[in-house]
Amino acid sequence: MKKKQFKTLYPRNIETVNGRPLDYCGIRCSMEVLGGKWKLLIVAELFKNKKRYSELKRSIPEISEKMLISSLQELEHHNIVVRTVVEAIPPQVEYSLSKYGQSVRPVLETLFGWGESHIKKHSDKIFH
Amino acid sequence: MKKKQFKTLYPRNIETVNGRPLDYCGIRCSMEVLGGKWKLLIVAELFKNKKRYSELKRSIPEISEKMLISSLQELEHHNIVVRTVVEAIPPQVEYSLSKYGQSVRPVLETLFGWGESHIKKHSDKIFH
DNA sequence: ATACCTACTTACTAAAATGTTAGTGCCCTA
DNA sequence: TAGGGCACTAACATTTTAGTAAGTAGGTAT
Repeated sequence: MKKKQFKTLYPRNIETVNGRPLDYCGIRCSMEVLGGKWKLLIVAELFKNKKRYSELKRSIPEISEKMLISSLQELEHHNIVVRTVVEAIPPQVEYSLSKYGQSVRPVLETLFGWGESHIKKHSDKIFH
Repeated sequence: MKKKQFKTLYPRNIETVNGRPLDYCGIRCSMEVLGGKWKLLIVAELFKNKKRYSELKRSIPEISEKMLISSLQELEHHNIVVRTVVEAIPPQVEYSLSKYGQSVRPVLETLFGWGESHIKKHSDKIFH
């Protein structure tokens, strides 16, 4: 078994922070950790409640198992979600937000809010 | 000349909004309009000041011309940036945030803030 | 005459992200 | 004993995104 490789955090050295405007690094870092098609949706689900793997699958039926598991693993790697194995038959694995994961809430809310109002603003164009 | 195709706004029909939790659509929409490697960085630059094409290029030297122009065009398409041609020699094209574009500020700030604090929190791990 | 400036466009390539399909081992139920 | 739920993993294919390199056209500076 080879170890999973996760992306290293942007930036790689402190000079990058000083050499570039900080916003550049901050935004990039957020995108690296929370970006991608599914991660924030998973986090949103976990804000509602901790969920088992199969419950998450049912909550977000469009996601493939590969993306679900790899997103969860990356989020766990970044200490945003916590994976708990419950000894039971059949096996149960629970995913929940870590304390640190709670800090993602404002990101989620702002993005959700902006997108929602964007949809409303343009709903006439979309739905003619 | 064929017309540029821009992604249609998520979701495509109103049922999707009702059929899924709203956060799903809101987040997806935000990602569709503001996502990608460069768009938010460009918007961040334009929050500092309106800038000419070549100034943007200098501000974000890592970006390729292709990505710069296509990001700008998509942002213009979504009415977030405004493109103004200044009749002059050599030609000048100014890009600035639209009024609507100003509404992106909280998104930018939250993402920047979270990423920045994430970098700080993990700076020991990154830079040991 | 040559090179460079401006703001782009086009064609092509490479890399990254995501999707598909099948399979694992354990146990349970019909 | 056949099939299904559970929580995954692995190999491979496809799609999406981003990067590279060259070209355009009018003008200026050397």
